[in-house]
Amino acid sequence: MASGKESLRLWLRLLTCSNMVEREVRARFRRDFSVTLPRFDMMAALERAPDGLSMGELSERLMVSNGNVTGVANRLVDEGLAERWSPPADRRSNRIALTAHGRKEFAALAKQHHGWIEELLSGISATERDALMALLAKVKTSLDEQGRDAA
Amino acid sequence: MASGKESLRLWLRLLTCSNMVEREVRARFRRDFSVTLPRFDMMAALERAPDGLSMGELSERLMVSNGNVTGVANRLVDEGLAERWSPPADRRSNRIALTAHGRKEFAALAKQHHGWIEELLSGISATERDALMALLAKVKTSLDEQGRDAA
DNA sequence: TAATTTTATTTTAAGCCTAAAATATTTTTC
DNA sequence: GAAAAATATTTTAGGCTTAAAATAAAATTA
Repeated sequence: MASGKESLRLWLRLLTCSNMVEREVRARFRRDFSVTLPRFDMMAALERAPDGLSMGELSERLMVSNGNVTGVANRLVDEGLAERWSPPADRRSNRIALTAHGRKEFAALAKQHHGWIEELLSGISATERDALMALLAKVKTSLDEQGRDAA
Repeated sequence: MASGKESLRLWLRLLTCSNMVEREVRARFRRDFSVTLPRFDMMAALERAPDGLSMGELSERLMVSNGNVTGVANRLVDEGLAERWSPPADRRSNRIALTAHGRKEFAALAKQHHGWIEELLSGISATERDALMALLAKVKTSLDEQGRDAA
């Protein structure tokens, strides 16, 4: 299934689209809320886990390194958006959860974020959107399979 | 053209695909060549400009900040992959170009990169690839238009 | 139970990235 | 031509990211 330069062009186009949206979202989060995308992503992961998560679980869900979550989590805690504690049953572990303030803040962030994405993708019809979803699902499945084989 | 949560799901899927490929490419560049993606991207921009580029032109083409190109360019120069000089006609300016060694190195990098992308996207048929290209072109056009309107 | 190994996390060193301030040079204006 | 404005770039301060080393606690083994 060799394809000359076509695969490369597809990849560059996919990357460009992704980068354009991500860049805009980052800029708007900074401009309107003084918040970063990594912090928003971590809050989103915590929002879905009312009892909190361990650092390792966070690292896995966000698909970033252990050292990375330490730093981002520290800033969330410093800002009063999350709280961290060490469970007595296993003092190696370190769990973190959103505070009430963090949940409230996240709700506002998520609402805006949703609106921005709808706005940025508003030029795409429902039919096109569904077709794109299906094709990207195939891409993802294919990448997942390759990753599994390599492991 | 409001679309509930569908736009958000499309965006998350697009982001996931893009991140998966980018992550893999970064890892392979590091593993096989000890090179970073930003350096590869800068070399690619320089390869297309045999007479070199100013720092400002590089910043524009790579779509990154001025301060950013200063750092990445420094490392390319330190490694002997590029050379930088200040044209006497305008001593504010600072031009940079690949060295012979840099061009040779880039050719090897680009060849591998091309192969990796074909491999990673090999699960997608030519038909699917073309459909994806067309849809992503629409997304890009739409984003470009919005960006132009905002400016 | 004492020594070893494993597990969970943080720290460190290095690189990438941005916005804003600083620097240097050229161009414009008066 | 001197002052002011514009242009090109670097520096700075702060945050994100990783891999690898270090730390601490729990589990296993002998």
